[in-house]
Amino acid sequence: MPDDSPGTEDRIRSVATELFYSRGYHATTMREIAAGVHIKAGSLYNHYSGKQEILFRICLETARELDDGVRARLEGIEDVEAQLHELILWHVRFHAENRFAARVADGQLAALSKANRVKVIKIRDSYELLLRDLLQRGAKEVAWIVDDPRVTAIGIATMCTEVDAWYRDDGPLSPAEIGEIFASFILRGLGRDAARTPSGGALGRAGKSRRPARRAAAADRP
Amino acid sequence: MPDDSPGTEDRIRSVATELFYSRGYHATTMREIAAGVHIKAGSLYNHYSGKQEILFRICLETARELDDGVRARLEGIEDVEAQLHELILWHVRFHAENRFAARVADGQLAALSKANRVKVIKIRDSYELLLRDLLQRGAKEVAWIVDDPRVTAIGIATMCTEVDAWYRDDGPLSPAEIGEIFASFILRGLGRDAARTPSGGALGRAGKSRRPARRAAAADRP
DNA sequence: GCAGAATACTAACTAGCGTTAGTGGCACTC
DNA sequence: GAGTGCCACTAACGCTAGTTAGTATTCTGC
Repeated sequence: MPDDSPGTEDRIRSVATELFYSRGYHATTMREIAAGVHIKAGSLYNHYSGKQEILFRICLETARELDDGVRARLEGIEDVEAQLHELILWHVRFHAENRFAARVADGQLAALSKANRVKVIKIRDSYELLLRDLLQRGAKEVAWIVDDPRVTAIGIATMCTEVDAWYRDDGPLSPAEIGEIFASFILRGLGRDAARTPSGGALGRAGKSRRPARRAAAADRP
Repeated sequence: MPDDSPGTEDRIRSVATELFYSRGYHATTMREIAAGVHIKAGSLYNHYSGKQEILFRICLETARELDDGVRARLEGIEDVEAQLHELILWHVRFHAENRFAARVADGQLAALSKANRVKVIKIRDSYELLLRDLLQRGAKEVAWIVDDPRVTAIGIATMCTEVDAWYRDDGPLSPAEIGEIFASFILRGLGRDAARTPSGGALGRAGKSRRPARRAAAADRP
């Protein structure tokens, strides 16, 4: 009979993700992680070989999820502009909805052992290459203005990635709305006048918040 | 007679900056910093009250330098488009030329004590506000398309900030060239067709590298 | 040339870290 | 109901961290 309450292993990862996010890897202790799961530090070693493995699994699986997700989503879409639009929406949504894990996977890379780090970076690089290729295809097929594919790709990815630093569930904008704002901005930046894309339905200017606007400035780090 | 070789205090900060950049604050030890300055750990305390103060001074002074720099540069420029262009160039140049300090000041904020952190964040927030105001002025005066001033401001700043993560002195593009690429892209994103700005002289599409192109992908974290 | 400030050194302290060993209970299988 | 993993516990180990105290040396101003 399948157990539907999350297992200890998953709970450890979830607690560790939030702690790594807010304190950083080195500032987080095994005893703190254990306390969050209501077990003692020694018991963690029944599930993970050590602290490093916890971080590694978080980084690896987050990178994989992002990469797999985009490939699945782009499949079947032909139009290059629709593809970029879909990539941006997915990228923003992923980083908003998994902000803790996404930020750990990016910001704590330096804490990984060298061997572990290269495995994660390999996935991330392949993702960036996909975006770069998309830009180059667009430049050829529909005359996007791409001064430097590498720089432009990094700029676009960065802008969408950093959503994980400031997005809040209770903020005024949904992940989809933020995605549309960025997609319009980026497509115009590539030389397309219309904010609309050929793929989606009623997009246009992203509609004003369905949810009440709150929270003005506020420091975005804990 | 003024001593023109850098004092121990400055050398400590410089060494610490690079170590905090590559290892992170918590993973860097006082003994490592001391070794980089060719003194012993205890001697650091003749110059700083502790590890925390070293980080704080790096963060504070870097934030101040960025903020002061932009205000000085915008002074005297009237045209809003020329102002944004100047801001982007300065922002990119600063983050390229001070990549270690800039990245520490951003990525290691969480390692600051709460009291120290708010002081740094206050400066950073005022900088972001300046950019947001600029966007709102542009929307009013020259009809920039700004769906959401806050989101757009963060997106733009992020894109230019992350230059500190991948810029290399020996890379194919100079800070000014990268700045021009981003400025063109961003101004188009705001609805301006021309890549040129009214301020500068011969800008247009950023000229292709004066320096030999090298280094393709390469992992961008040590 | 001398006072004293600045700054380097050595040595040690305390605290807390990641990790391991050994033990015992609980829920299964035959 | 004996055997077998699974998993949490306690207790401790070895290590290294940031920091401090006390001392020696060098530099500076008079």
